[in-house]
Amino acid sequence: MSSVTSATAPTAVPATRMRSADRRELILEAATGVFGELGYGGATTDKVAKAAGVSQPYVVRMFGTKEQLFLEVLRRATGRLLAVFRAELAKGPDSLDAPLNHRFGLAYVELLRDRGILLSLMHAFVMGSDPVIGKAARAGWLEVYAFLRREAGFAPDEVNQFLANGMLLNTLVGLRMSDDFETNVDAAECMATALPNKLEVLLELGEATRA
Amino acid sequence: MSSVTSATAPTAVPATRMRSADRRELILEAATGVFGELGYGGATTDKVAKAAGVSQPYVVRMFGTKEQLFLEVLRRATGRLLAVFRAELAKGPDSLDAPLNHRFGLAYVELLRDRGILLSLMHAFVMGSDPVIGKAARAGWLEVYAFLRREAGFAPDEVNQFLANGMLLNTLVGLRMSDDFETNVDAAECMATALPNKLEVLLELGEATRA
DNA sequence: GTCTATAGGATGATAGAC
DNA sequence: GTCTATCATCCTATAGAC
Repeated sequence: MSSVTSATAPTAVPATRMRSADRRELILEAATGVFGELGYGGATTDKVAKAAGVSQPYVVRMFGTKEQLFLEVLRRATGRLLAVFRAELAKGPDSLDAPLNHRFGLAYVELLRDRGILLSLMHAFVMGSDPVIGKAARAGWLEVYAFLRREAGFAPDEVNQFLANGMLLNTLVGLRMSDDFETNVDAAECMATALPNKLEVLLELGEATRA
Repeated sequence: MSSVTSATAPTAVPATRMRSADRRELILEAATGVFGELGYGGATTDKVAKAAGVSQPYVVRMFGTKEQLFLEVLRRATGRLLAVFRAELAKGPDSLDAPLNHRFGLAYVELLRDRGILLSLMHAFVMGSDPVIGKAARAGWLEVYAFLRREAGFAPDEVNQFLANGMLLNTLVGLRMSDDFETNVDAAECMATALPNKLEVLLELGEATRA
C-alpha cells in the first residue's frame, strides 16, 4: 500500500481535481491492497479511502457500494492475471527448453510483487457461498481455466497441476510464510520446495514488507 | 451448520444447563461453520451465538474475545486435520498398492464433510499479515508440514505435491465450484481432474448444501 | 469532482440479574 | 452457567455544500 501515497497525477491536473478514470484506478489499486490484506469482511470503505487519499463518501459515491467495489477489484485482478499470461504467451509458443507452464509460473510469481492482486483473488475464492461475490469468483476462476485450457492449449492434467501449484504459492504468500523463513527449518524447506529458482522474488517481497 | 440445531446434550443435564466443556465444543462447532462461511471479518459473535443456540454475550464470556474464539477454532481445525491423518497412518505403513499420499488424500476429502473446518483454515491462511492470527496460522501450517515430513515420512517434493493438491481442493470447495458443475463444461472438467475418484463425495456435499 | 456532516444500523464487549 | 439490557464504537451510505 506504500505505492499509493503521494501518487503523481498521470496528467497535468491539479492534485485535488483529477480525471475520473485516473482516480478510479488509484482507488482500485488502494482497494486491492486493503481487501487483499483484510479480506472482504475486514476491509472498510474508510480504510480504502485513506489508502487512496480521498474521502470515504467519495469511494462509495464512485463505486456505489462496498460490494460493487470488491467486484471491480476482482475483475481487475482477474484481468491483470490474464494479461500477464497473454503477454507471456505472445512471446512464443510452448517449447522443450522453456515449457509454457514454467514460463507462466515465473510470470505468476512476478505478479506477486503486487501482492494485493492475488490475495484479493484468494479472499474471493473462499467466498463461494456469497450469492453475488461467489458467483463472480467462480466466473473469474473459469475464465482463467478456459484460457489455460484453450488459448494456452494445456491438457486437463497440466491445468490441474498448474493451478494446484498456484494455490499453494498463494497460500504461502497469504500466510506470510517468509516471516518464518530464517527461524524455522520447515518453513525454509517448504518455501524452497514450492519455489524452485523463484525464491529470491518472494524473499525480496518479504524484505520490502518489513522495510 | 444444520448439525448444530437441537443438539442432544451428551450427558443427562437439562438443556438449558450444560457442562461447560460440552457447551464449549458446541459453540466451537458452530463458530467453525460461521467463520468458514463468512471469514474472520465477516463473521460476528452474534451469528455464532445464534448458530449455537446461545446468547451473544455468553459466547464472548466463554472465549474472551472474537479473536480468541477464532484462535480456538483454528487450533481445533488443525487438531482435527492431524487426527484424521494420524488415524489413517495408524492403519498401516506406506505400500505400493495403497500409497500414503493417496490414502491421506481420501481422508482429506472425507474431512470436507465438515466443510467449515477446511474453510476456516483457508481463511486463516490468507490472514498472514495479522500479527496474532497470522502467527497462529503459520504455526498450524508448519505443524501439518512437520507431521507429513517426519511422522508420515514424506519427502519434500511429496509434501509439496500433496499440499498443492490440498490447496486446490480447498479452493474448489471455497468457490462452491460444484454449483456450476452441471451447467459449465470447464467447471465439470476442472473438478473431475482435481478429484479423480473422489468426485462423488464432493458432489454429495453440494447436494446436501442445496437441500 | 470532491469534501464535510451526519443519519441509521450493526457489532463487540460489559454489567448485572437469575 | 446463562440470560437481558445496554454502552460505545465503528461502518455504510446519503445529503448537500463548494
